[in-house]
Amino acid sequence: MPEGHTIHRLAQDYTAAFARTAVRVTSPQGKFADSAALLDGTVLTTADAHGKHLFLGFGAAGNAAEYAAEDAAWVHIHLGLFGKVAFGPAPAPPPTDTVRLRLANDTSYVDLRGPTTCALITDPEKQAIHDRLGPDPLRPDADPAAAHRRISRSRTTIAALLMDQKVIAGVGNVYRAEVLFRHGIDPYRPGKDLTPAEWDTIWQDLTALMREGVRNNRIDTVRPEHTPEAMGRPPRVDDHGGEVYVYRRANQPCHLCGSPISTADLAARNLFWCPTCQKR
DNA sequence: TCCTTATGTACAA
DNA sequence: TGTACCTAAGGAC
Repeated sequence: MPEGHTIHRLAQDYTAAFARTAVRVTSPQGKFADSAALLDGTVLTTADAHGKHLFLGFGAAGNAAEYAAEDAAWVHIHLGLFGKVAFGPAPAPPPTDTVRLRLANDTSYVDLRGPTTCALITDPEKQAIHDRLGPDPLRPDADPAAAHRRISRSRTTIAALLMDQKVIAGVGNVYRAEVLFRHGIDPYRPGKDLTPAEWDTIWQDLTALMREGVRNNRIDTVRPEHTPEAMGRPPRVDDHGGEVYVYRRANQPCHLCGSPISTADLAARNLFWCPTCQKR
């Protein structure tokens, strides 16, 4: 599930369920057990997201104090490809042995499984992560011009640049494929051949799409005139959920022109595009 | 029950 | 460029 919209949604959900409460923190799987013991019983103060990175802030109360000179100990979470988070109401059921991190209070619990990163970090360490990430369309302070400066100087394909978290944070394989389709841009076009106007449009569109993604907790990218109802076509049958133009639609007809959707391997990820609608 | 796949990243060579 | 890592679901048998 994890592109940026998922992580921002998780930040909201962790906040709603746990902020300003003392939290029982455990690591049934064991890999985070020492840190969990330090945090156990402290107050979750805030949750923050930048791109695909999630940060849970714990206050200066209790055992975490030694990590909290500036008031915060942070749990840095990155879901990677397989990580999953599951919320539920109290009382929490017995955890399975894959739960890396469980938070629980009187009303809720949440389990984290399979993350690529789950680590206790300091405020300066958190700052260093922000510093190496590009602008995130879902953060109010994001500067799209910073991303364009890198793109406009690069011969790398726009498909690769959109996945580079140093260039733009939070875009993953689905949003990449879909935003390029929506603007008729061939994924192999070099970054430097993108016009400023095209970049501006892509950024605005990503902001809107990803905000909707946070709201609905899924990725939908088809315009109203291309929904299954509007076109009289069957809805998508896929574990993935949302309606899309090209992602995982290899060899199926393009919703706009009917051409079979193309697919290719690019840097060990699947790329999807319409060879007719998207231009170099 | 086994095999493949996945919305990701980091590190080695 | 290749490989390692982490988990669960779906499909093939």
